[in-house]
Amino acid sequence: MDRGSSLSSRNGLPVSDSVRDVAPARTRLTDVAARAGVSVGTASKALSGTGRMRPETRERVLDAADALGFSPNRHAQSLHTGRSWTVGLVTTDGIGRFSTPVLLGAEDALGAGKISVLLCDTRGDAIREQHHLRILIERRVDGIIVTGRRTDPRHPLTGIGLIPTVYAFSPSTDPQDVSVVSDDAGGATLAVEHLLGLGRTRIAHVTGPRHHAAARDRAARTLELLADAGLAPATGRAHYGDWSEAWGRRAAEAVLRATPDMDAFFCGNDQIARGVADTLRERGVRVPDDIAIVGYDNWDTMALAARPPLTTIDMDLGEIGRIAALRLLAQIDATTPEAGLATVPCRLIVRESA
Amino acid sequence: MDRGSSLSSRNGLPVSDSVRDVAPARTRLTDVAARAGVSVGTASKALSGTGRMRPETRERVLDAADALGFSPNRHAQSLHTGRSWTVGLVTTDGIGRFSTPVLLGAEDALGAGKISVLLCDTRGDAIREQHHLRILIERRVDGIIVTGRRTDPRHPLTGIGLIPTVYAFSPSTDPQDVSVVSDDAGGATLAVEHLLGLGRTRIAHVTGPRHHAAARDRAARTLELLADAGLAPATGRAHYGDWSEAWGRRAAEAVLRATPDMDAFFCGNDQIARGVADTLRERGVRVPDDIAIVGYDNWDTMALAARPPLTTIDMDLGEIGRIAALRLLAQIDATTPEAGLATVPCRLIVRESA
DNA sequence: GCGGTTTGAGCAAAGCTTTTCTCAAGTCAA
DNA sequence: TTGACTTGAGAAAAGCTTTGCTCAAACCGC
Repeated sequence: MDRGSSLSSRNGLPVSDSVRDVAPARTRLTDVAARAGVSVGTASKALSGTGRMRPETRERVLDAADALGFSPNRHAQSLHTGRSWTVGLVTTDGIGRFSTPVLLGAEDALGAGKISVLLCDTRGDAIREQHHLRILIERRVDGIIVTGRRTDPRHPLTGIGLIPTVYAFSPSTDPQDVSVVSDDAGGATLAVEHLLGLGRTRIAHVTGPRHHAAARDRAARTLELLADAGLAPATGRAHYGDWSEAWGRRAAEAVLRATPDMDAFFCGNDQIARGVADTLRERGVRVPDDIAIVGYDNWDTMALAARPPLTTIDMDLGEIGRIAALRLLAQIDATTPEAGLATVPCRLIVRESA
Repeated sequence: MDRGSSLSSRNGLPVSDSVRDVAPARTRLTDVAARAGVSVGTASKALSGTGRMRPETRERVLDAADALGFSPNRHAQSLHTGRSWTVGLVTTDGIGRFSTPVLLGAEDALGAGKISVLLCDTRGDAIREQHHLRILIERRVDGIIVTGRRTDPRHPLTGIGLIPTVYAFSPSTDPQDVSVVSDDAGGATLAVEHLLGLGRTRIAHVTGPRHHAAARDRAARTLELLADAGLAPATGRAHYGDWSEAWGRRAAEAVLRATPDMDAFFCGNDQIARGVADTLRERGVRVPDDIAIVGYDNWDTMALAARPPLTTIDMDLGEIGRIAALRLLAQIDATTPEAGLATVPCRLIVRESA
């Protein structure tokens, strides 16, 4: 970067050794002001719409900026105002099925407010997380959104000083922090009440690992609702396994063997549900006539490809991201310091399986 | 933001109306210098490792920075150096199955070079794309990586001046641009040669829409290789449809009806392959004994859940992202202006289906 | 025609760091 | 002891924009 030669080109003089002038100088506010015949201060006010001036003057500045293709230097602005109009989005798992929609929802809400998203993937590594946080601090981000793959509470970010932070999908263990989560109990309620409404009474619950809060929470609510209705789960208990189709298939076999007269499965996710559906199909069980199935997640690839397409619960992840972003903006503007947990309701998506 | 009161707190004086001092002033290089008893210039040199000074002095500055929790203001640095240490990642589809691994690969390579990623999702909307580009320009990004969901060439970005740009996965239509793409022909070659090596000779090709370059390219290469081996495709032609399991199931039925003695399917993606596998399974056809199946994409959710697990082609999307990032860095440093197309080879993943 | 407003625009400081120059003090050899 | 270097550190400019303050000119009513 030869500042000298680019300076001469700025003046409009022909640069003889133009080869060296690889990076042509961007036009600055000074250039715009000069072309419009005003001072930089006036030019700044004209472009930002602030200050008072003859409409004609403002027009001249705008024209000049246009003609020169002027684009304000955000670094200079940020340096002056102290705001970077940037938020960091820290995702602890490598941007998976859950964090992506959250991320998009957040970007959507932030983009509307002229805020950009700096992406930080920690891959679950504490060192990497700390590294990214340092960078975010150096870049003076206005706020941070933390998201992850699990609904289990995570330890809060450390060493970020007073930077506003919101936890999305994976809440913080600190109740003082702002967290936005999915209403797992509500989702289970939608599913179970739907099945009860269809007249099903011998319902089995097959879900993921017991050490996942998502599995536990949904199972607990399911059993609770059944008990409220004077029912017991088909097999007397919830079935914990992993989140895979293979587990769904195995569990379906086991449940059918134990209680052949059961009439519905509520599954902890769509993969398990699809595994169940495959097994029922192979056994010639009619879905939903003989046995109904409700999944969870509304993961289209699974839910739509299953035979029959799955009735399932949608967590509205985009909405979680959007609300997290809005909460963050509120925190940044410090208008409303509403801390604590926000819960986003689920939606029941009815297809053919129940 | 009351600059006045925060200034007084900077001086270490107790601030009486501390309530107003919501955002405590960050410590600046000035503060570090003062504490270390040196000038800002010296402090800067000490922290950056440049300049010459007594080791003792440097140590004093480092200690002071540590004690004050100093974190340099990147905006000020960028303003001075003209580099933002940021690249924009423009993705034209809403961060899908293909762009995510590319994105992660790129972030990985860039992060190592202290460069952060600014995420821009255009959702396929030209207006939104232009909007994001303007923002990237204002933020003075050092470069841009463009990625998308399709392998079809896309029109180059416009209005970004001389900002270094690399197209990943979705190449630019302009051959002067730097693009990094997957070797579709190579992927098809791996698949077909694997099947030929297994002694299969009556191979059917079922793939996605004809207007997708990925489908056309793989099909063309497949037919070419079969012809080279003195063979014709089982049904005499490639079968174009969509990328779904449903299409895979339908196509399998049709192919089996037309040529019951065929012995292998090469499918344009894993979803189609899974559809094919499901149909074969239901018809009691043994896979791979009777008929072998090779998929494409190595999408674990599909490939591993299929019965049997799918042999498939992995495009190494992370590598595409990494190479794109490296190419971008080279372009930024202007050391090697190697323009043109880079092709990333695929890998054959052998599982049970072939 | 005169004092008091309003209006339009410029000046200059501030925001934080890097880097080039300059300069004083110390070192070494003759 | 003196002159030529070397070393360590400071002063100041540059990078670009925003904004509070100042000031001159035009305008108003009387």
